[in-house]
Amino acid sequence: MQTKAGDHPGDVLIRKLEQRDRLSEEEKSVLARAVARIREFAVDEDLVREGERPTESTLLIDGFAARYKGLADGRRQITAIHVAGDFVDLHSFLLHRMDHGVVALSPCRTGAVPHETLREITERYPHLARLLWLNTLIDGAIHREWLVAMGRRPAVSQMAHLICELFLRLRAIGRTEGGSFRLPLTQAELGDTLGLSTVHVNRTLQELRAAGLVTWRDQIVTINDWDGLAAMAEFDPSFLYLESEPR
Amino acid sequence: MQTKAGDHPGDVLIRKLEQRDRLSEEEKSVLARAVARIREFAVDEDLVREGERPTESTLLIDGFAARYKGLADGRRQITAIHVAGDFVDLHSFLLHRMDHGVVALSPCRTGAVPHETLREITERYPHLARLLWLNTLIDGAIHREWLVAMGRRPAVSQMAHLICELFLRLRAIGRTEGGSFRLPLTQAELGDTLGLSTVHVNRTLQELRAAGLVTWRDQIVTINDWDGLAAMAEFDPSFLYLESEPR
DNA sequence: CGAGGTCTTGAAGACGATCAACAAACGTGG
DNA sequence: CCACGTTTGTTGATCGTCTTCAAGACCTCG
Repeated sequence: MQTKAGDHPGDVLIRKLEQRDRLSEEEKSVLARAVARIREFAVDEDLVREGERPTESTLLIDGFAARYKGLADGRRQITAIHVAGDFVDLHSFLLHRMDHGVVALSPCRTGAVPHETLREITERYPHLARLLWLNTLIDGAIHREWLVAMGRRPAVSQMAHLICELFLRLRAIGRTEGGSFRLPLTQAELGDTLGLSTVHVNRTLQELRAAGLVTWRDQIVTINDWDGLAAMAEFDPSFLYLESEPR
Repeated sequence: MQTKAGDHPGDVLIRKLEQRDRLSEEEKSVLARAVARIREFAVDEDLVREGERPTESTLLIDGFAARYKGLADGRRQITAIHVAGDFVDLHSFLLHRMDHGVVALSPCRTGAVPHETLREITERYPHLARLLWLNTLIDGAIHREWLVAMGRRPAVSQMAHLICELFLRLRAIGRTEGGSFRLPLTQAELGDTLGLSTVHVNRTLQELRAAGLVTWRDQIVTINDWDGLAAMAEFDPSFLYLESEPR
């Protein structure tokens, strides 16, 4: 699902849904027309702000973004990491109000799908509606997996788990090369993701490196020992629901 | 939304969806017919097992239940607490495979909605489909709030937050009396929920009691100082999306 | 009455946070 | 092209929260 220069923005969405089920030609053409209003964001810019009431949902066409919630003291917790093809706020279609912000972790290109269009899809293309619904359900499954990691796993294991997850998600969209992938997160952002201090993130990464499991340099993560990493993380990929089935 | 003896099981579902939007008479009658096969579960029994592929979704009519994931060493993490009126596995309709189990925290009564029926609803009653979708989105919003609490808040604050959340959710279904509500969780289960050891749960509760915020005895939680508790939790109820709006 | 679950307490230790300082990399403007 | 400020990564030392282990009290229920 590598995005090419000439790609129509709707293609990103079509490929996204096709990961989980087959689409008819009519459905594809509906999706192709659904995505409009391409926008670009710089690093640290908000794609969507906490508390906002969007009238359209944002499809991440290229780049990395994160959902986050701010705390009173200025700290924050990242609750999801998004990659190309993800809908970062599809849920705002029905929730109306954003309970979190979405920030660009790298330069981002996005498309917009008006809520009006989403509503029409639910009215006239129930199969597409189910696939969109499915995508929000997978977000929820990932949330749950993160809860387990934060609640019950030590930092190394949690970190290993995140790396395994991102590797599989990025491979599914053709953004890996062998055991490597680009991940433009600072250690501070990693800390906000895992609920750790920046210092501890640094030491945890050193531990993974020392164990020969992972190399992480210049935003390139390389998994040197998948089995070892997955074992350390107790990683079971089923929560990602990567298989295609009729829905 | 107190469940009465003579209640039709479908009424629980109708009231659930009516919390968030108005329903037509036709929609209500569809929902009334959707819920079948009443079942009873004892404490610690699984309503749904991890890895299962249900052909129906389970509506909790009465009692408390928890979603959980087991770890290799036998420990577990609870990722959601469900109260009367909640769909504990609506997501299995589209995800197909359960990525977690659901266990009864108290004796439970449940109804079943066949996935076939849910599919028909998506085909013929898009507005109902949106409201069902909405309910899974609110689950996700709660997951995110828990992630923030686990990642960035100390144990007392996290505990306070959970109590605030459950109070509002239970009040919305008429299961509170003044500042009190029944919550049949052991301290061990609370630990599995918050990602804490049982010992620390105990000491954290003592702290809340000593601060005059909460009393918790014989499964009855009493909030003695809502403002103090909410302040300690930095509690903002907006993530519960308790308001009714056209969807 | 005994057995098992739940709650409580104490003591010791581990994991991760915080504070502080410095090194390295990067972008920007002069 | 270099100088400089800022961001990011790294290290050491200390501190605190929470865990683990162990034991005893309390309670419920057969």
